Amino acid sequence: MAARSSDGDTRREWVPAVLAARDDTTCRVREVLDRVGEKWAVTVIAELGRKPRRYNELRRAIPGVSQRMLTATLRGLERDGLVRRTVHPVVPPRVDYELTPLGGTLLNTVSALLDWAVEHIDDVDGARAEYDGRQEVAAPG
Amino acid sequence: MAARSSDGDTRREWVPAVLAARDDTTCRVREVLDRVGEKWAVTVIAELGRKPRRYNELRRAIPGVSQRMLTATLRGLERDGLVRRTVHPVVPPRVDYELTPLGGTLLNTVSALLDWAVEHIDDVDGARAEYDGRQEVAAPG
DNA sequence: CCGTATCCGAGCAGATACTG
DNA sequence: CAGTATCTGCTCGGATACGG
Repeated sequence: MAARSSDGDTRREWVPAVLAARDDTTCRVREVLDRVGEKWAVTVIAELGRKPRRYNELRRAIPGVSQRMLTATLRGLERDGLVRRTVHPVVPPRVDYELTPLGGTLLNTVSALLDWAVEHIDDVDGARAEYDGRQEVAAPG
Repeated sequence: MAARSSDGDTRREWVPAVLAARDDTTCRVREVLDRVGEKWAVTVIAELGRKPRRYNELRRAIPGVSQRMLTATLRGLERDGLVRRTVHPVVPPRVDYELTPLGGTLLNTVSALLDWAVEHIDDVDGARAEYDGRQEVAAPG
């Protein structure tokens, strides 16, 4: 799904044909990017990747998430077929969440991005420090 | 950077240790996710991956982007060391943008995510249709 | 040509209170 | 336990106008 670069640029191997073509597919791809960019989506997927959880287990496992956002995130992921929600008709209520196979493949893919982040955090932080330093010199006081 | 799952879950192979540990690294990883989630960041990186561009070339290459957002996106990417900005002191002004090697590695990684999106768009759309169908049945008229 | 400054609306996201 | 409802601030992002 990616085309080989046809010009003389040798810094990279891949050009995502996806983003080069501005057809209907492009905007759908952006939806995936948007979801990955959502604040809690990847964290929830990662937690469910560790093991299936109940609602409040998940909540405790993810410090800082509000009830509202956890529910919204879960619903979105369920709608996209990434997470399965199972309600057990007992009292007190019990609802289990687990990754679907599709959700598992997404986690595998996102993990590569996470690994990139960990590997290059120092580079990024260094670049930021340098950039910010230049800005202060350019606009002092 | 990813640890093998230690429980009986066989649906997936990987658990990102990154998100399992809630240390300082975790929140920095989120910054990368946030950037990828930004509306124009990946598109800009992809365009610059095709070849270096001048500001207005880039603008024409990315329909729908406003001057404000293009500049903001470019500045953010430059600050993170993903894009290099070169000003040529001529009249009229000329400013070139290109991917740094670091930016190139990010594009390679993001491309995998894009490929996932293309490959599974039908699955996701199908899941959505089914989910929305169930909702309508549950809450008719 | 390459931006910056300002204004504004829409949607994301938190806190809180309430329900089956 | 597992949510829903409501209110509200905040940031993202578009349009427009102006500056170097």
